[in-house]
Amino acid sequence: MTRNKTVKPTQAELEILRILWDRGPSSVKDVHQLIGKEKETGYTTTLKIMQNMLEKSLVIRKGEGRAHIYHANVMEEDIQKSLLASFMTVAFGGSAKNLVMQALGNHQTSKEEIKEIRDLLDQIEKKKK
Amino acid sequence: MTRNKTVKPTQAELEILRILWDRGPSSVKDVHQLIGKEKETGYTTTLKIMQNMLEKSLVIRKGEGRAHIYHANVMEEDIQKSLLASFMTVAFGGSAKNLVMQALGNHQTSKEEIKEIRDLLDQIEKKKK
DNA sequence: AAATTAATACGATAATTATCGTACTTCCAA
DNA sequence: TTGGAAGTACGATAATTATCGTATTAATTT
Repeated sequence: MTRNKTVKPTQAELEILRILWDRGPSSVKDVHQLIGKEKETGYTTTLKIMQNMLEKSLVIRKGEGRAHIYHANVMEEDIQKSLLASFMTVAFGGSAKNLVMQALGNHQTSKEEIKEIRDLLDQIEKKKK
Repeated sequence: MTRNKTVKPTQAELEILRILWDRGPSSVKDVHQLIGKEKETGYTTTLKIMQNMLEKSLVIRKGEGRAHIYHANVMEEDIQKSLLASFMTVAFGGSAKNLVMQALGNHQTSKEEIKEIRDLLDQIEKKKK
């Protein structure tokens, strides 16, 4: 896993990274089948995007010969961090609070998750003193 | 203010909406000057984008003759809601918790804001019972 | 080994967005 | 009343991304 904060995956690339992050290393075929559940698109389209991602080092691949297996080459947290920063700036004028309120208000969150968030808030406040 | 959930502003359009939301109705000149502080770009570029936005009904404008004054024609909260939903899906695999933790972890939030978030969490939990 | 199958490579095209140059319009000031 | 300044309109081009068709390569089957 390489740290490279400057790379910004596109929408389509992010969909593929999501799959690689969630399921682990996968073939083009696997990825395409999963994407196919959401939208109709050609196999070579998926292939091409993954080749582009290789070019940009968003992924690496293993297995010469038959079929390539692609691995994410960027850390989920790093990408999230960088995407979130710019998203928060442009969509929420930089206000973490507004973003968080929206996120919590409009989507169901379990009791356990709420607890985790509370704990994090505790930690943040403790640091402030 | 029209509600139209299907429209998705582009990055550049969102920057302009941000200005209109924050400062209220503004001329192209005003907008361009503010954008100019961040990045170098031609006046007609800003103008054109705002004309495109008019086409898409993201803004309306008033004042015939001399200079047009542009007004946001979409509600900030509606756009945020729709953008956040897809952002959360693709970047955070749909996990509001992960997004919130990232947002809180990496950006400073004031005591008052933390309190507001706590209150919201209370409300959410109350509803769950 | 030839034929078939499964995959990749790669270039071309489409779609969308951003950028800008130039022509046109409107208003004001001398 | 005319000439310039300040603005808008609009088409062309660049840049980026997504899509796909076709050619090629590699492996498996018979």
